[in-house]
Amino acid sequence: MPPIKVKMLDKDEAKPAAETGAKKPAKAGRPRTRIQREKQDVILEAALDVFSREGFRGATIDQIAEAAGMSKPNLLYYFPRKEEIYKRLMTEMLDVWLAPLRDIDSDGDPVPEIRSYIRRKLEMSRDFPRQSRLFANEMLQGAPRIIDVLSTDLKGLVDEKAKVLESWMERGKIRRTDPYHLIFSIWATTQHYADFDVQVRAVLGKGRGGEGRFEDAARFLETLFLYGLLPKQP
Amino acid sequence: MPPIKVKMLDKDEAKPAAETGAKKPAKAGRPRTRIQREKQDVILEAALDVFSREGFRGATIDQIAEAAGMSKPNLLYYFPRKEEIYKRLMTEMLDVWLAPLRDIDSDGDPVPEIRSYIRRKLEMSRDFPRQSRLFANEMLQGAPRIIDVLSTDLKGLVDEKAKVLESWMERGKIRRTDPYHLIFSIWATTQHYADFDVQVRAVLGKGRGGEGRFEDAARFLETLFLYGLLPKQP
DNA sequence: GTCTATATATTGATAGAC
DNA sequence: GTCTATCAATATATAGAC
Repeated sequence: MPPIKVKMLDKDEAKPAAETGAKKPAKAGRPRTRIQREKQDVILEAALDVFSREGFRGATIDQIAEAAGMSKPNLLYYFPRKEEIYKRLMTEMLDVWLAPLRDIDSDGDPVPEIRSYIRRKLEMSRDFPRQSRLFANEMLQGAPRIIDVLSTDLKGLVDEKAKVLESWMERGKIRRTDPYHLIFSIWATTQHYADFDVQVRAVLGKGRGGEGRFEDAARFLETLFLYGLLPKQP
Repeated sequence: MPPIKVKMLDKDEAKPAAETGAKKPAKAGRPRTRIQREKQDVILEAALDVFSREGFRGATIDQIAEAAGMSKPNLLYYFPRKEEIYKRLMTEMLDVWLAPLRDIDSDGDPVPEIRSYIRRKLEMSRDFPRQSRLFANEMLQGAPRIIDVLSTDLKGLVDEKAKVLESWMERGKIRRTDPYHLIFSIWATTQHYADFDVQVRAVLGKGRGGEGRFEDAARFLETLFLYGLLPKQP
């Protein structure tokens, strides 16, 4: 199970770095000094805020610069193009986002493996909701910037894990069902708590909309995926 | 079970319509002649395309006008403001979107009721994916334009249906679990096939990504919600 | 590295001829 | 009702002083 490296295509990546004069440090997208990396991190942090809320077109450099506490030209010194910031965020997000799926162990016990996958995904919705929304925003737009990654790297990873699930089904460890839609349903239910957070809070209200909602969700999802809705027959 | 009227607030709505000269027919947002309504429908159809993909800020009147096959000033003759188009779409969408939940019958048989709710929601994702994405886009932005509707009308409706589910649990018809998170999980799993359509297609590939995916999803979700993943014990 | 100033394009919206 | 022309505001991005 090699850790599939997910990385967005960059046209400038192909030619050797030495070729360009590279006055601007951010040109190659890789920071050279500590201070440069720190500044870039501040920008990326601010950009995540704005992009995850407004999408690529809806976000403006002004908003990002304001959130990062610097002027617009200053921001553009570190990332010469709006698209560069977005691409960096997408690449880093994809890498982190798929880690739980990669970590499903075909040699592990099926039920604990699935249970812990659900839990990890839910924790990511709790701890990194903006990354989830960034991804969701890209999806809603038709994934113009990562469609290639989806149909190659992601598809490959899901195919592999679907096979693992199927082997568990054949051995009678879990019910025989569609492994792809099983994965979709885990994605959907867990990411819902990040992407539709406002709605979840609004519906649960003051009482149950607090931080406890994630524990409630974890308990519910565990029960749903393991036992379904039918009561134990007497 | 009164059909809760979901309607977005409009500041201009309060004062009597007769007060204004109302040169522009679209000013009040209500078409007066057949031809006006048809033009507005063309615009709304085009706007749904653009808004559902780009979100409110990301969408431009230019794009909508182009998709509607008319000039920008001409479009603005029917809807004097970008926001008016968006609000109309949101109001109409919310009304349709919540119909399946409203229709859950407390006097019906629990299992068929839930099963048919899942099916109807999935069919809506299949037949009206853009409405789903429009809603999702608004959620990702923090629902700035419908947060009030969510915490009043929607919360009220969900509270009511949660009680229905709980009464079924108490009578032993379905497993005792959290009714709110049950509803969330049905929303999440069904809407996923509209909102993340690109991803679903990319992962399933040419073979299984065709129209049959909705039937596969329906079968899977039915099994998941009814029986869960654990195999029948021998 | 950071700033002010600005070039250039696009945006939402209006004016006014027809 | 529809068009061309256009305005004011905002957008991405650059120039050049410091």
